[in-house]
Amino acid sequence: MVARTDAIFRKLGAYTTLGPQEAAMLETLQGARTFVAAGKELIYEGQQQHAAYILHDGWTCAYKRLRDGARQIVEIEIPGDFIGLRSLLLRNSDQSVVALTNVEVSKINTDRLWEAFRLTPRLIMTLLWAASRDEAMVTEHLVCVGKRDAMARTAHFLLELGARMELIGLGSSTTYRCPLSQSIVADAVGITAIHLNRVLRHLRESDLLLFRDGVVTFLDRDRLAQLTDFDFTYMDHYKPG
Amino acid sequence: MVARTDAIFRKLGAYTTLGPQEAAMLETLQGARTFVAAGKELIYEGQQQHAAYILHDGWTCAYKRLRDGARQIVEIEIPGDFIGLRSLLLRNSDQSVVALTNVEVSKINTDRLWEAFRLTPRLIMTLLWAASRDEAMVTEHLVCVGKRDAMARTAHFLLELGARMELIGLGSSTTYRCPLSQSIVADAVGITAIHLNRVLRHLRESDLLLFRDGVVTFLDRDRLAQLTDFDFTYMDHYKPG
DNA sequence: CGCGCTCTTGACTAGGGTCAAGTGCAGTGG
DNA sequence: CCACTGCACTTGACCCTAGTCAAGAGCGCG
Repeated sequence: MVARTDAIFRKLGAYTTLGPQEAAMLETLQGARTFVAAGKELIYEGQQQHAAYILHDGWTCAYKRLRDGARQIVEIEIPGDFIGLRSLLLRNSDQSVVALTNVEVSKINTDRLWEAFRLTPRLIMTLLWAASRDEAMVTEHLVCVGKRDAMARTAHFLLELGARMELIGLGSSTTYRCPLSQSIVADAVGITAIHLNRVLRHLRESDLLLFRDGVVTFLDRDRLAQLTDFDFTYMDHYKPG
Repeated sequence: MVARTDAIFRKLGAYTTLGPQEAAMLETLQGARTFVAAGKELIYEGQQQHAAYILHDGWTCAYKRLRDGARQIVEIEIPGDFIGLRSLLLRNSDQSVVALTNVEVSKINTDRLWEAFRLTPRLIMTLLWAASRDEAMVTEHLVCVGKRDAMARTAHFLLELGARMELIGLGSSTTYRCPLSQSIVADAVGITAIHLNRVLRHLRESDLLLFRDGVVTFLDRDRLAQLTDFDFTYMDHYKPG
């Protein structure tokens, strides 16, 4: 039995409080926890009969690669997030997923998913909500890349990660641990690593945020949110009144 | 009763063939068909208790607006597509949807959706597949905007639309009707309308494609696909062997 | 010790944004 | 019939953001 302080429970708890039966089913849906080393691929683009996982510890990212070798990171996964859930029904996975740190995951038992539809529909609805929320983040990511400049994108990206880390109890409103290299962040926000470096310097010199030694520190989160037009709505963190 | 040549049936037919019971359920899930004039909003960002629709005729687009007024179009919907399905479970819609032409839609009866889970699970799975496929397109869209230059984005965008139009029987491999203005396409691919115009001229002068008078014509689709690294895989059109 | 990786900075370049002007309709109203 | 308006599209000139190329610093590792 896993403690209820587990990231996945914290995350789903932002939507609704799960009853003991639903919590038990969520456990039943998962296979044994396994460890994957940093750099290993969990899912690769084009893979057939791919699986979905729940990430319990560590960071992963979903990305697509172009023929010329360029890589666009679509999404960063942190503890409590699903991996590959979105494309479970597609015949070939449309993206790859790689472990960015050593991670701990559990495979989702998709056969029991249909059983869970009958027995604990509210749990399934919560899972669908979580999937929708992840989609909303991809959409916001698209807007970011399509319409904002490098600085706004970068700040927005780090603000969003911070809000997510705070939600699962791994960060505060001013700081969180972030094991991403600059080139990873650059591939996520769609600029070159070199330019990202210049942007980070600018943010630092403007006393807005620090990103050093694997730690992000917000020096003025309000001004950052203002600057980047950041809006927490799409993250849908707030329980219904 | 609606003919099986309806766009939604054609679209879902790319995944599986629906039985008569499932087809009937799909009809039951929909409310009466209604007409909406071009320019009207079907869903607006922040809206609560928003609905989902099936688009039967005409074009719509989903977009987000920034504070400075800039607009990023996330997705174009053509007949057979769902509108607002993705964010149905979110408390506030994360995006707006507007009719680009006069359209015909039917509202999805979400109450019956849960009933359908029990009675026709295969239909629900097909709907979830369609939603996943739409997600895959948003993801590909993100990659496009993040990593490709203006010409590749534009060509890719028009190729994708062409493939979708062909799927629902509204286009051939060389041409389709496209009621989008240049500024709409520009907002979708994340460049200015002025620059899009230059790109279209370039594509025309290179004998690659024409976009005039509401019609897209591919002059050399293979070279276009080559040029833009276009890959049909993510559209998942092919029935399992 | 050399190798590889991440990070950093500078100099130069180019893709695409901005500003401005003009064309060619379709619709409206005199 | 013709002015007037508004919108979509077109083109040119200029500029700025971000990419490219190049070089070097710091650090962990075999």
